[in-house]
Amino acid sequence: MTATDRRTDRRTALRERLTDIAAARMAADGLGALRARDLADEAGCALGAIYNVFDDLPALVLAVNARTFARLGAQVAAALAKAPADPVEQLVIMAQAYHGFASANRHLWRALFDVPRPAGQPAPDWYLADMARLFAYIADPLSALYPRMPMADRALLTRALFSSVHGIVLLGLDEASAGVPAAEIDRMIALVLRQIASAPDQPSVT
Amino acid sequence: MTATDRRTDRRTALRERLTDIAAARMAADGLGALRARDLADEAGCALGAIYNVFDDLPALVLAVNARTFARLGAQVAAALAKAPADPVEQLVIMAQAYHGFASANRHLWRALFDVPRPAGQPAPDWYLADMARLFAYIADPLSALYPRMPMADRALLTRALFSSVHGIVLLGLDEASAGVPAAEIDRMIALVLRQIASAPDQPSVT
DNA sequence: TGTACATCAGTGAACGCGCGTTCACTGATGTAC
DNA sequence: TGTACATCAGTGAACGCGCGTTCACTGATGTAC
Repeated sequence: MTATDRRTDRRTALRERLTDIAAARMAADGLGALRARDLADEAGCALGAIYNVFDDLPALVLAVNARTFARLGAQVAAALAKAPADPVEQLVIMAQAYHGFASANRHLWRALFDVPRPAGQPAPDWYLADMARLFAYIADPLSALYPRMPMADRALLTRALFSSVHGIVLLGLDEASAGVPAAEIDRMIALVLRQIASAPDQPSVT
Repeated sequence: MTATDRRTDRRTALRERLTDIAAARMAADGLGALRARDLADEAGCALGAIYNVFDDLPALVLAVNARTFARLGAQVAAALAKAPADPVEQLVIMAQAYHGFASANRHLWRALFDVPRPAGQPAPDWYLADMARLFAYIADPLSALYPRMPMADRALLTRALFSSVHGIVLLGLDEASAGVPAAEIDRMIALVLRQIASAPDQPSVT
């Protein structure tokens, strides 16, 4: 290890530490509760130090989101690993894992979809890639179910399923509408997925 | 008309005018672009006048949202009026009307779900009532489809359908994910609804 | 190993801005008689 | 109809607060020789 490496190590450590703290804060009180001064205080560094390792706060939030994506992906993958071979049940179990993650990490999960972008700017590439990776989990069982479906149609179906589950979880967890018991959310998920995915024949997309 | 009435008329007129202006601003630039000073300027009144007719800005936003709900409901109802008798097609057409409204009024539509609440407070009653009215549009065709389904199950199915459509529209219109062509969103909606709602037998909810 | 110099992490006070809300005041519009 | 008084819409300067980001400066940590 060269001397320069030690420098970048320190940088990396600070990045890491700030990301930890920001994640904890966001998890507890939501994206809107993130303050540069709080972070510096808790990290035991100067306010300006944040800007040595991150361009700005939105960049820090993106770092937190990247980590959240990874955890979410791991949780879905873990659920899939324990799932039976039946593709439909795999979809249901993964979707319920998605629900479980969202429920246990409400604020972090919401932050994934509240990316602070300047104005009309598209999300960064890694962001879309992470999203695509989530889609991929769904695409696999669908391929097993409908091997002869055209790729474009399968992509549409994948997206439709993900969006539906996302919507059910989103409105189910929404505090404004008084909230829905977790078990009911899971029932809705299972209902929708079984109906759509276990159609006797491949669903007509046209 | 008494003299006092004239006073309240002026108040009402100002409320109306401010609501118009706020709605226009929100429609153009989103909820976050709303500024008390801009409103006063554009309304040609003093800053403080706003606070004579509204408790605070969130109250004004609620007034805008109430109006948005009414317009959305009207649009869905209009679509339903032109729909064929088939309950499934009614659901599809209403959902596509929902999509059409959301697409044409993105910011106003998003504001419906971004109600600025102090902290963990539930939404006001009229808000939940308006939401319930939307649900009711869905419940009717479902009753026709599954007359013998228990009420609780039908309520769950209603919510599941609404949430699914909502999720498809939400992610479909999301700029971060590059956006999905309107026609594809409509296809996803039709796909999901036809699969779920036109099941050979009533979908098992348990 | 030691010395001179360069780099850059680290500092935190200060900048700059935005913005919701209040409040003492005015004047028009009402009521009472 | 006219006068005295009360009410309240309307005013906008000022309050109060929060907060992201910068920047001139320091000192520790590196490199060069």
